[in-house]
Amino acid sequence: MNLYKKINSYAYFLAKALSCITFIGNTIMSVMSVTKLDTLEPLESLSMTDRVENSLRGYLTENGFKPGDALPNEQEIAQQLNVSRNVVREALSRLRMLGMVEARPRRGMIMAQPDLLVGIEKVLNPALLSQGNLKDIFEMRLILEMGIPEFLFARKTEKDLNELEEILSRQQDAATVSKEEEIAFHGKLYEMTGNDVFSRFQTLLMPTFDHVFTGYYNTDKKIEIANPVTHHDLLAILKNGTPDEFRKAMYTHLAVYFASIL
Amino acid sequence: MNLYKKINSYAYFLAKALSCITFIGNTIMSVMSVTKLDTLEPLESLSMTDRVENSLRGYLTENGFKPGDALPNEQEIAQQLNVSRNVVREALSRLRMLGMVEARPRRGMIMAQPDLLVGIEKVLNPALLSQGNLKDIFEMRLILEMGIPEFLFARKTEKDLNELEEILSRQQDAATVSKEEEIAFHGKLYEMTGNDVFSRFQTLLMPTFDHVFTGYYNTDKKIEIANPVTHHDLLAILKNGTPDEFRKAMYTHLAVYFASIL
DNA sequence: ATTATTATATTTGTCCTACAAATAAATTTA
DNA sequence: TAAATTTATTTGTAGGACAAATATAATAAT
Repeated sequence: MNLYKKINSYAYFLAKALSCITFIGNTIMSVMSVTKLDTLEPLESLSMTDRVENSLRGYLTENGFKPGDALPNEQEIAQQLNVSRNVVREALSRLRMLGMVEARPRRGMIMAQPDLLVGIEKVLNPALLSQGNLKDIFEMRLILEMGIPEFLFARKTEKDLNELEEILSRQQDAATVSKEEEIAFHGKLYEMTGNDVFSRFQTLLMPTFDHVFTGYYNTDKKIEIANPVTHHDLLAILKNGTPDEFRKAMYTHLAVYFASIL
Repeated sequence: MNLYKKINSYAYFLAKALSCITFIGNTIMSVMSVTKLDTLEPLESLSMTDRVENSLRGYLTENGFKPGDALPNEQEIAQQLNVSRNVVREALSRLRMLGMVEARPRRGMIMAQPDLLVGIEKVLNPALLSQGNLKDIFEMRLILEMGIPEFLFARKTEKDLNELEEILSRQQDAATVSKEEEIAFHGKLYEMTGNDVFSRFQTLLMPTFDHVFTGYYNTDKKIEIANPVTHHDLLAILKNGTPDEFRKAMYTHLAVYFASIL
């Protein structure tokens, strides 16, 4: 079907007629908002690759492709969309990275199950993110940590509690908690929620959290020495307390962080 | 420098010697764990594009590229890594999608500020995700919603409360709450946290949440009619209550969801 | 007729060349 | 010195080519 081509063609001439979209060749270079020119939006340039990517994503979802279903081959897609195979491959390369499709060399491509967090994993680097994003991530850990008590108490097992005990027993000094010990303890808590996405997500956030706190909010790394609620306290409540008690303790445990932003 | 080539070459022959990695041409097709063959891991195939992508990401971060810094051009990168410009472009296409780099046509590429959530946005489609991921997302909304009270009370403004009031006033029937009204109210709460990443993230999760609940846990869409805690109740507490009270009310408000999983 | 072997077509991965178009830099002209 | 022109650079896009492995079809052998 030439529907795609036709629509693009219509959109092209319509846009040219309204002259609110600038082109380079067939490539839309910028879409300008006619109604509010004042807010000078960042130029949204859509290359052919961008458009093919969107087109493919729409095609795959709207046609109900399920994992394992075979995709049309690259040449067919290219002809259908009237672009070169290069452009199609660049778009498919993106979908492959996201895990949406899988290429079996010399056999064809199949639909796959996208990994929800792989896109974040590649980007979550403290050195790259904006200050705003870093601050938000910093805060998000606090939100997440305050949100899990119900799940912890509903799903905790003897095995989990023993592991936490063991993690604490490996702790060198009761007063100073190293970064690794901190991650080990809290990481185990996330794991105990039984929620894989949450666990991975939170673990991804940890380094950023640390980076933000030590870099921008406080230079003294031994701030936690005087922590009024230790990991031992938290574990004790997790054993014989309630979600509310645990949350209150966690708030105090993280008080120094809360204090720096709220 | 031919260092890259050299290292790859060494790794290649080492791997071949150990015969724990299978090749097709120069492409690593699968890396097999020698120690535990039993767990039959999914084949991890690394194409040239994958390797160039990793290589580029490492190069950009390790060399401290900041937003606005100019990248080497495609030809140079290709020569340096000893691959074709096509492969480099496929890798760069991925980085462009993630917002890590920006291409200014005919002038060169520059480092950009990656968008933390764009990778998730493209993939977060209920029809594509695995059951496991959907369940996890479903639960994550509950965690997040239980985690925000401290932020809400610390950052609420008169303007926010008035907006919530207005949202509720637009509500048709006090007994039945439509999906749109639900999203409007809770969406405003997320926005009130003052955390942009959180707000976007939570808003992304909403459709999936709804999809999971209506599709798998309950077919009766009017389940919330008998909700013991309404949006009005939540707003009242938000005005004159405490974070703890609000959280307790929120738990009851979401009780039907909690009941279906905990 | 069934099996084994061989040949063919298919398809991704990779490389190469080419050129348009716009910008930046260099050069020439006024 | 300033303006105009030319040149070089670089991404975006197109298209051709081929290796290698797989699936399919065709052929040969038992």
